Amino acid sequence: MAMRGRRGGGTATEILDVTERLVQTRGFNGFSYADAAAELAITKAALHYHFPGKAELGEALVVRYAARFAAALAQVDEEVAEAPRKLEAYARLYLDVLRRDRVCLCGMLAAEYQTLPETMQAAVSRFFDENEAWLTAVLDDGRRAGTLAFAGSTSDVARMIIGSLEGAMLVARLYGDLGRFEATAERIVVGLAAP
Amino acid sequence: MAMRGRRGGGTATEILDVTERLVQTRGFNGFSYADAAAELAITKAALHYHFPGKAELGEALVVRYAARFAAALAQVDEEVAEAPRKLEAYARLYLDVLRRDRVCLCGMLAAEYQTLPETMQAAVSRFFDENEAWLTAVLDDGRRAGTLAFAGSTSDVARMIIGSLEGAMLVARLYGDLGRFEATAERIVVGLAAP
DNA sequence: ATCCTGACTTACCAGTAGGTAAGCATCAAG
DNA sequence: CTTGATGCTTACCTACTGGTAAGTCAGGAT
Repeated sequence: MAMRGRRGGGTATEILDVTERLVQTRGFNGFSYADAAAELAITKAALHYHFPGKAELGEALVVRYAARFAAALAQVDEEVAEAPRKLEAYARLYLDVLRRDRVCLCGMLAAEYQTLPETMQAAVSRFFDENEAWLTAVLDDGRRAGTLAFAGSTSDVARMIIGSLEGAMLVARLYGDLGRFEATAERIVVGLAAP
Repeated sequence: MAMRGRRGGGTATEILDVTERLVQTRGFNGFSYADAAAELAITKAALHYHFPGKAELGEALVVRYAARFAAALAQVDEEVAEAPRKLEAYARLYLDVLRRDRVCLCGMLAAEYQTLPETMQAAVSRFFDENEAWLTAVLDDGRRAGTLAFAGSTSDVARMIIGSLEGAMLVARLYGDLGRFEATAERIVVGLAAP
């Protein structure tokens, strides 16, 4: 039986929850083990027990985030049939993050990319690759079905969607203005719908 | 006569040049006074002589960057008449930054926004405001002249352009792939041209 | 020749960074 | 009732952070 320690439910999970928020708001270089430990009311050493180093913690963070994102995309595939609605749902995933005064974990890490340990870099680009793959499938599908209309390669469009939403998020948070993101997201998504 | 010190031309300028590159590649929290001093072959104390603290240095960096950007936009206004060409020139400004393996200074700082000193935060949002104002004027102009066509408010479109290009830049650098940015930029700009 | 000023350097400082070694409490299994 | 693993804490370390005080040294003005 996996023993749960003195605290309620899964210290490792709590650590990931807190540090995820810290990275999404302050960046990977903008928080310290001491910050996280203080918030969790444990010692730095306890953090090192669960995640030997900041690199390992960071990697775990990205892996979990990417897995959750992938699960959310799978759910969209289940619940939504039409490509344009899928794109709207995709944008809503970003909006949900922004609503909590955060930016996308990997958008943040994209900015800090050059200073990240290699394992984290790999995990971050995997996240973007997976997003691109999902979007590419949706776009292909929509164009075939005639519900979407656009010129050029689907992967180019997928990349545009990712980059645009990530950037819109960063700028919108700076102004504390959700509407700023929504306007951009709608414009991007609606612009791809068939006339 | 302003005395130029022992080194060639304007130590303060050299400091700004080096730290600008450091911020654009590693982020404001990703470099230290020691890093900059080492590259310049001067002491940390010399940095503190020219810029009393990191906050002042950072602010000077953003102010200079914004001024240069404004000058570049003014030059575009002089040399280019048609709105669609102006937008292309605007995107090219971003591309020039990316060519040097950097991202926009203020795009980077947008990610780190919550950890920045207040004076820097103000300078960063001023940068985005100025960009929005310039783009709004171009968009208004183009729509009136019939060279651009789009629905909704010009400032919404301006904000979309800024967010999209900033985000595309961050992701493109991660992949070390200029083409990734170019494809998005063209799609954004061309999508606004009148049919 | 002297003094002043601007542009630094040397030598510090306290605080924080990430990280480690060793110990201790709790519990489950033998 | 010991043993052993798990999940921590206490105490510590070294390197680096931004920052400062005091001194140095070249050149220009007086």
